Amino acid sequence: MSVPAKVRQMARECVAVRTRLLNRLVTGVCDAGLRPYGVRVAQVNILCAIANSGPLTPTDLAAVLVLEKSTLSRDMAKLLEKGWVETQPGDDARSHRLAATPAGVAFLEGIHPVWSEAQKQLVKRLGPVLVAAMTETVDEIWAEQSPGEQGA
Amino acid sequence: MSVPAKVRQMARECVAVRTRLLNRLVTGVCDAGLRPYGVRVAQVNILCAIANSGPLTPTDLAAVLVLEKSTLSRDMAKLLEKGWVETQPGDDARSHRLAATPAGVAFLEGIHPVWSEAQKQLVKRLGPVLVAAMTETVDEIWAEQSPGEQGA
DNA sequence: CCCAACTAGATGTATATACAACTTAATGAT
DNA sequence: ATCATTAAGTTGTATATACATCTAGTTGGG
Repeated sequence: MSVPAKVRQMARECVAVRTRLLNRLVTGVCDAGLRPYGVRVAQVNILCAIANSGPLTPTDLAAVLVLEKSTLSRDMAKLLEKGWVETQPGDDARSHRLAATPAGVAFLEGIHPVWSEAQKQLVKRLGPVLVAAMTETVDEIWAEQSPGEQGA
Repeated sequence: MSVPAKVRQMARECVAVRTRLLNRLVTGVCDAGLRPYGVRVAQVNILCAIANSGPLTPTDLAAVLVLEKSTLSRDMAKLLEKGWVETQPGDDARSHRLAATPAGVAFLEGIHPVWSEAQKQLVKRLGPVLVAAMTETVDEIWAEQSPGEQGA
C-alpha cells in the first residue's frame, strides 16, 4: 500500500515478469532432467530444430528460434564439437548450412523418454490451457515468418 | 520426414522451446524500450518486486521470482549500487532485508509510460488468451508458496 | 572494372542465469 | 558446553543471451 498506484500496477499486470518466471521454471525442469546427459535444453532445442528443419543456414535458424545470430554462432560451436551437427557448403561462400548428423538424431531419440517425462511434469505444472495458448501463439509466429517453414 | 517419429514429436510438441522463444521475444521488447534508461527488464522486475513486497530477505525474494539466490545476489549488487534498493538488518546476523529506496520507487514511476507501451505491444503480439493464461498460472504458483505474499 | 553498400558469420563485451562450493551464523543432540 | 547439521549469503565457474563491431564475400551503380 505504501507504493504509488503506478508501481502497484506494474507489479500486478506485468507480462514480462510472468513470462520470465515461467521461462526459469521450464528451463530448470528440463535442465534437471538432462543433467545426466551433460547437455542443456537450449542445445537440445537447437539440435531438434536443425534435425527437423535442416539443412538450413544459421540466419534462417536464428529467425525460426527468435534468437540472435551471434548467440547461435556460439551454441553451434558446442553442437559441432559434440558431432551432433555438421556444416554443409552454402549457396554462397559467406554462408553454409547446418544439418543434424546421425549421431545427433540418435542422441535426440535417446533422450525421448526424459523429454516425455518433462513434458508431462510441465503440462501438470503450467496447466493445459497455458500450454495450448503458448502453442497457438508460437505457431502463429512461425506461420507469419514464412508459411510452411515450421521450426523447432 | 527423414527424421524418426520421436524426433518429429519432440519438435512439434515441446513446451520448452515455446516458453523459451516467448521469453526471448518478451525480454527483447522490454529491453529495447528500457535501453535509454540503461537498465534491463531483469533488474526492473526485481526492483518492482522489492518495492511491492519488501522489505524482505533475498531468500524470500528468490522464492517469489523462482530465481536462484546466487543469481539474485549479483543482480542486487547492481541495484544497491544504483541506490534503488537498500539493505536493512535482518532478524538474524546471517541475513538482511531488502527495501526499495525513494529513488528506486521514483525510477519505477518514471518508466511507467515505457512499461505501459511495452505491455500494449506484448498483449498484441502474444494475444490476450496467452497473457491471461500466464497470469493465472503464475498467480497460482504464487498462491501455493504462501497465501497472500504476491510478488513482482 | 571499381568502389560503395549490403549480407553472413564470427568476435568483443556485458548481463542473466544456475550449480557447486565456501563462509559465517544458528540450532540441536548429547 | 561442544560439535555436527542446517541455513543464509557470497563467490567460482560455466552457459545462454544480446548489442556492437569486425571480417569476408557479394552486388549494383557508374
